[in-house]
Amino acid sequence: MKEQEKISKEQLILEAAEQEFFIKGYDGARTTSIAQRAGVTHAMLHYYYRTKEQLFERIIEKNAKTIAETMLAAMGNPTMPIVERLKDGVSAHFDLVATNPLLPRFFLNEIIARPERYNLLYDKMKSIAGVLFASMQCEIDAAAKRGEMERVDIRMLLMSTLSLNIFPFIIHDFAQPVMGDLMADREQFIQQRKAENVETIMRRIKKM
Amino acid sequence: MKEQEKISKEQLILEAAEQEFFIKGYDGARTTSIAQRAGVTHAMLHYYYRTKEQLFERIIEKNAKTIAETMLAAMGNPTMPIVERLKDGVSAHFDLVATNPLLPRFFLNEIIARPERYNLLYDKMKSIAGVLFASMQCEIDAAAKRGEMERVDIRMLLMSTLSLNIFPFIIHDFAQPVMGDLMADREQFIQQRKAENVETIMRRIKKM
DNA sequence: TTTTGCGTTAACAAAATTGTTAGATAAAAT
DNA sequence: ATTTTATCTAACAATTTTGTTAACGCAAAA
Repeated sequence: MKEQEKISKEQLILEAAEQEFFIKGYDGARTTSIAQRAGVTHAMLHYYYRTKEQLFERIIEKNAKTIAETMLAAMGNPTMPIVERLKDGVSAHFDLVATNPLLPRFFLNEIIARPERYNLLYDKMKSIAGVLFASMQCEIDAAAKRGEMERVDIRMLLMSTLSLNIFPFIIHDFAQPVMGDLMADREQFIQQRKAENVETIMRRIKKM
Repeated sequence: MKEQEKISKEQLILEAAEQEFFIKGYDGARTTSIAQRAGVTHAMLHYYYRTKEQLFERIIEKNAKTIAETMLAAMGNPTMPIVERLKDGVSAHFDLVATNPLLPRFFLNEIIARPERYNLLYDKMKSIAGVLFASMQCEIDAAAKRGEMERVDIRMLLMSTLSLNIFPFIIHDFAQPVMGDLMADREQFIQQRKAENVETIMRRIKKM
């Protein structure tokens, strides 16, 4: 009967840690503050996770897959024709970011502050990206030749996609009070923003 | 004759602090590390600036004007016709960001971690933005009615502009090794990216 | 019932980080 | 030359943050 509470306490710390780390980063997070947030003494945190460092690792592990999936999503569904594939990429990437709105800023900050820590994930990305970029560029060039779309550099286009999809979530809290009613209803804003980004990218590749 | 060195030492600390704060943020920065970077003992840092907090304030003060100017720049030159004005806004904003590539991420992180600290700058922004948004929207609607451009929400368009202009600099170091030769020559990349962003926004508002 | 082991707490210890001070040194002023 | 002032250093002190431990309770197993 204590089994449920036990799981719950360990879990509570993990969830509190994620909140704290996502908002304040590794350096800004305080183990006591995490414990407080979770409603336990800070000795408990050390009991379950030993060190701040190890607790942090758990949070990274828990989110590494999401990070990788999100980036991949931006490349769209490879079975679709390239124009639809790009559109699908913007849309799918946006959805994943919207589901994990704090993750990109957190991850980018950590990787900038301590790049050496993420060599694993990083090297994998490089090799995957190289291949994917090449094949997508090839398809783009072919489609452009057929007059189906503008010829663009896939890397520039993906950079635009990531920018448009991620940045609004980074500035969300900052922008909200400035934007009048635009962001008052979160769900509605997210929906509008997604449409805006798809439209922006589609227009960018439209043959003119 | 020591006069030059004196200025230089105090100055060295300030510059080292800016580097450290910009990369690691307030919490990640270490006063000893700043001192080391500046080539002085950390007692010197306290001698000149008393506390880490006060040193940080100096960095904020030094950059507050740039932050405000950059945001304003995105709204373009008010004397121009709206379509050109928007184009000018993208371009001018990009240039300012490119000149201070670390500033946006730093500032956004700080304002997210400690929003209460920036109420002054923030309230000012809100009141200015409200007026500017309204007048620009008005011009856009008029131009749209004349068939000169697509009707768009100025707030969405500005959000896109900021996203496209700022985010590439946030991911710069992360993206560079992934992007093949695209970012090898920094100056060239910046120039290309600027053109890309202008093109993207111009296509977004083009009447179709 | 005793034992075993996990969960818990409070108090403590260690480490990391920031901040201070007394006095040395050099420069400037009188 | 002497006083005064600013700069600087090394050693130390304070504070903050992280991590440990000893003892206790309690539930389940033996």
